[in-house]
Amino acid sequence: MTQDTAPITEDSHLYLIDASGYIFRAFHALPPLTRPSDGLPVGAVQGFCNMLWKLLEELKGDDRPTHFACIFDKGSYTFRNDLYPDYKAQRPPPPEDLVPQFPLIRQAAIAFGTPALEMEGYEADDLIATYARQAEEKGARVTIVSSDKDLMQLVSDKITLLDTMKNKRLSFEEVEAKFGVGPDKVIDVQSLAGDSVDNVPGAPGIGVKTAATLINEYGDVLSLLERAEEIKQPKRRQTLIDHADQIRVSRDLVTLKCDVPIEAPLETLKVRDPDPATLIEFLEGMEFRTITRRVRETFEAEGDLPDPVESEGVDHDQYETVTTEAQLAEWISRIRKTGYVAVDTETDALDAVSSNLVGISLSTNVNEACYIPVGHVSVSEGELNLSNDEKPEQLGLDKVITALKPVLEDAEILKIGQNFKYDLAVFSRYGITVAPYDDTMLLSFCLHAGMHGHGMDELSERFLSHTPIAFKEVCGTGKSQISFDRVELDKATRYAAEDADVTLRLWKLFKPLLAKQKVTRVYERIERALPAVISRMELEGVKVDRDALSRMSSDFSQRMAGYEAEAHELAGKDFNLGSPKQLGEILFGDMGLPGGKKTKTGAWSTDASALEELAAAGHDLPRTIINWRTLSKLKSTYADALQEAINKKTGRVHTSYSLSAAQTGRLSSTDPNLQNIPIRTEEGRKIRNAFIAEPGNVLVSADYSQIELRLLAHIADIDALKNAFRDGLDIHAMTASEMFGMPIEGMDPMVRRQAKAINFGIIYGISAYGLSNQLGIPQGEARDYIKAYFEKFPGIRKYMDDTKEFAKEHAFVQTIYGRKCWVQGIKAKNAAQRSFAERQAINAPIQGSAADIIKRAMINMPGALEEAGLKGRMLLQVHDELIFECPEAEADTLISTVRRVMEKATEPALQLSVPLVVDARAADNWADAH
DNA sequence: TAAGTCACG
DNA sequence: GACGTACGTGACTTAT
Repeated sequence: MTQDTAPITEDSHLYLIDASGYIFRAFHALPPLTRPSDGLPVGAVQGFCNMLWKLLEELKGDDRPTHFACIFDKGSYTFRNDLYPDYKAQRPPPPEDLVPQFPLIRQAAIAFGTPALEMEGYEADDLIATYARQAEEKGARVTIVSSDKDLMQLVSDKITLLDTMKNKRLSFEEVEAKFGVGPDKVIDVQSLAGDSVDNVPGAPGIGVKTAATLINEYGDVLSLLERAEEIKQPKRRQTLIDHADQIRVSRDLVTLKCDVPIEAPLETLKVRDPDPATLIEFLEGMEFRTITRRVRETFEAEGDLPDPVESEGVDHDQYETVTTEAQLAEWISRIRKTGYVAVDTETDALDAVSSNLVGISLSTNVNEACYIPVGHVSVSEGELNLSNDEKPEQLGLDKVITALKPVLEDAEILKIGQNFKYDLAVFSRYGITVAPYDDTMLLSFCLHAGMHGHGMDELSERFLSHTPIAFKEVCGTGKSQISFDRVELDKATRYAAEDADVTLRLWKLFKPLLAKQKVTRVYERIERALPAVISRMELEGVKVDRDALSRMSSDFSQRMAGYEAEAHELAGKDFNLGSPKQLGEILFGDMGLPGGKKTKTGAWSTDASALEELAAAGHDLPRTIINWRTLSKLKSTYADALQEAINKKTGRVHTSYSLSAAQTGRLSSTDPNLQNIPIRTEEGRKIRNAFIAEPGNVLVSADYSQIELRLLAHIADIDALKNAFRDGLDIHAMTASEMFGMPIEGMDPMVRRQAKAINFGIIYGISAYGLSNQLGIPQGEARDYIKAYFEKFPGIRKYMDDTKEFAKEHAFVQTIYGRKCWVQGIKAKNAAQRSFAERQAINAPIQGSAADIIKRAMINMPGALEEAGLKGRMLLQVHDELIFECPEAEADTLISTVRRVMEKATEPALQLSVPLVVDARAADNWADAH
């Protein structure tokens, strides 16, 4: 595992556990407890474990630790004994029942994954002081878990003490109450008052009260000693004069050292999750039943991730660079013998559409991997360079392709890739249709969607405890980045072969888990087929009208300039309209408008809804800003960016779909995102007009009507809804009619709109607040609507309760294809966090099932089009919509084929209890087809 | 790199 | 009754 660290910043919160102090306190405060099997005293250990668990698991928000350490005393001899031999001399030896618990508590700290720190010659308090001050200097918060008065001198506005037994934080007030002075004078009071427990002498006859009075009058103890002559009470004066040296020594004794030469730097104290197996083993060994159960539940609730496998370490030196035909033949025969092979391609650019193959890596076993360079050039290629480095020795591209094609297309040989969609696209451009294949990214996605990311580096870290060589280590970064064809073969081999090696290791780990986790169906019937289908769509791309976009861009620019001038005029000064910060200062500062919402960082909210409100109150500037923002968004994100995205080679725009980004199983679209092309406003729809078909062709858009509500009806099994869909009713009107008891005929559009908002709200895991916001009505009214809804559709409430219950028990929810969506935080103590998880749990089966269905349709589509003898191709997916391009003449046939495939997407394997309905239309641009 | 905003289903 | 919220995404801009 990598030694992960985290720098200390203002947002950090360091917890320092005064472990040695805790032991004594717990021993006396808690009832004695012995281990059932052998009577070993373990009371303090149990208290300690409970405390750590509570601190690490249950604290949220600001109080949540980001850095954490347990600090121990080491030995009994410290530098203070050199100052004063009697320091702590009269302490009785620790109780017999406590002695065996010291080492156990150290073990406990380690089992919890926290550093257990100590240092010869210093007390725990000195280490705590040193760490606390260092963190304070960086602006971090510090919590010292202790109630030891000796630590009170450290309290500041950043540093507090936490007494976990009384669950009380000690800050200025408490310190003042105890010592009669602030934290900065605690040392002075202590050096006068002394301490009988620690055997600090102080000044005889002077207690805390007197000391505080003196210090408050004289400032500090050293000044007091200097001016001792001025003291009026003769006895007190004499005491101070006689014992000045002793008081000075006392001062040194009570002053905590803030400059201990610590060994573990602050940033290494980063909080990390305990290793479940280690922790549970320790707790079980202690025979602590309750906390063992709690810990186990927590880890199991988070979904038991397989432990990182204990496998052979990655050895880059075992990788082979294949540059001869003999070597290549040897690898091919090895693959045929194994029956499977991990494959990875390296190219000279990131996009699969136009990049060239540079090399191929293969792996058939752990540490058994090779790299076959086919397109490497000299390191200085393309530069004016007089050094005589030559193009490296390598096999010709054609030779390698010809040799590998039969293997890659062999139905008996399984090809294994990570994010294989990319490699499929590359190979397809060299005439190879790779099949069959497995994709480790998708295996991971089926097993663990919602738990973590599924990129190779993260998976390798998580499951193999190995950090692969970073791409930027090989190719550099930023301006000096080179393309992979210029990497020297040695380096390229280590990097590329490692990718194949890691992919194979992940496959060996994940593949058997599919059945165990019961996600074989969603993998085999859905995910596995997608890379091939989607890689084809990506390669197709879509045509956009560059000139139209360019004209729009100019038009937007001009009008933006108008709004900008207007805004500056209204504001009375120039400012950057794109800066929410500056805008907030002008609206709510200069102009003194009433600010509504705040953002989570405390800044005034200037989003559209806030500006709308101000505009409605009769202010002009907000409206101007809204207008400017609309145009600015359209210009930069669409009109300009889409032109940039036109591929030089194909003249079309090729998005990239991410198959494992959305936890519900939806696809997402990037570079550019073609799933958020404007449609809701007139102005925005112009952008959609620029998505066009080739001459003689049309675009066809086919979208599922109300698919999520239909799925809600099916999944929650609501007869009224199912019947409404079977009867082809307007579902929102029907909902309104049921709720408010009015006829559908002649319904007020506003009433229907409210019902529509409620229907959407249901799918999102409704809340009164959310609904009131959406409809602009008071929360109470929203609450009444929801109540009315649930009275009319009690089955929906039952579905929601059952789903939450299921999620709480299993930590995941499922779609109709058995896709698991893991939900984190469903058991959180924090209500907001828990509610969020509950809404996710309610939404995920619906959104996820819809995603499953359209994916099934997409998988069936190419075959259906071909069977129907159609030339049309599938270009885009937008969650419930598919976009095709086809010759004008075949539009009608294509529409009926597409509609059939989409409406019957679940059959015959799965029969829904509601009909799926697809609307489809053809036009020469996307706006009109939709 | 984070925060704020806004485009979509 | 108080929490602080509608579910799921990605891109662009400003500010640090």
